[in-house]
Amino acid sequence: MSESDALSDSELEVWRAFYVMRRRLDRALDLQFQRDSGLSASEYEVLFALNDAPNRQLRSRDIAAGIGWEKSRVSHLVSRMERRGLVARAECETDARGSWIGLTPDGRRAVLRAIGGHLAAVRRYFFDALEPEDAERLLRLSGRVVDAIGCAADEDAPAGDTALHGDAA
Amino acid sequence: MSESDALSDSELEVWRAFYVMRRRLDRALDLQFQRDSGLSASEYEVLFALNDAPNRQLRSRDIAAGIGWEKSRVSHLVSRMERRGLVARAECETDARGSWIGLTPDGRRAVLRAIGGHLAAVRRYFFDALEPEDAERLLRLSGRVVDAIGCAADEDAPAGDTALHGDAA
DNA sequence: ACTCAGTAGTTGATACATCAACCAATGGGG
DNA sequence: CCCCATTGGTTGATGTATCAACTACTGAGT
Repeated sequence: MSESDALSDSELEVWRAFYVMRRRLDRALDLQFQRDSGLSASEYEVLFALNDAPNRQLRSRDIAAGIGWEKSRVSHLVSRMERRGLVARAECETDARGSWIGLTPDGRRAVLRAIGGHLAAVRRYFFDALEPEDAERLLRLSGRVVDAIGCAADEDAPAGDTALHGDAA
Repeated sequence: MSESDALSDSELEVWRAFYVMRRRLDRALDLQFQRDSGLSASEYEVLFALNDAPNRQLRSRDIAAGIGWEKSRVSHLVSRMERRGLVARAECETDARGSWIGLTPDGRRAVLRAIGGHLAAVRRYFFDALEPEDAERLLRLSGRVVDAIGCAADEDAPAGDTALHGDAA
């Protein structure tokens, strides 16, 4: 990795603006979630995945692989959500190690209530600010950046975490 | 505030790709920091700001305003960094409430060591993956998104947090 | 000079993410 | 059949971010 290849002033400006935008966007969406549905963005991701799953339940490892999280993050978050009655754990018949994470009626209500507001916020905060060509460029740009990170990470740690490349929509 | 304005399939695709990219980028940069300099991204931000300040010291409120953080976040982080010997607090002569946060020799060494690797990572992970036109578009796009968020937030909370609009480079 | 609203900063509670260590069950190769 | 590396999941420690409550000080208006 070459040292001393600093960024130009204009690159620094772009990077700074992009950085601030990302932070503000995350924050705005978090606040919107909290205000409108009492969920955090992470909780929404889990509930959303469960809501789309057959029987409205998933194995913990499948949540982790689908969203690209560590298993321990899922476990902790599910514990908190279970305490709040949004999800429930159930034993797994076919594999005594595992357990199913299922959506409760409360959880289903919460996620259904949240979806509309979230999509509206994404439109309002993000897509409404885009010019037509921006979206397509951003799609390709995102792919290239993810590739660059994947390759760079592979150089350092040959055992790849390929699960993170998976789509999770 | 219109409800029921869902996103089209292609918009969802763009959003998902952009989302994954942001997460992976943050993660990659965090890992790079940790591996190369033992700092977190937050610690780097503080040390970097201090390193550029007159006398290599800043008031806590100025760190907060500059980076766009809450004062409590600064206080907690500075406490941890003080424990590790990266910064030191000193009394403020002109305002008995406040205190100066100053860079220690260790802190200065740490940030100098970190800067090169960080900029190289930003280049490698991000700018190398951009096409020439991307950068300029992204700059304008970021500004428009930040504006959209600012306006939207104002609708809900008329008392604006204008500090967050400030530049922090 | 006094009051008091606002400012500077700290602290504790809670939530969240990561890491490492752990336990229990699985299942393939000997 | 048994061993054992692997897998699925939990747990506790640590670091981190946010919020609300608090103390101490400041400075403007009277």
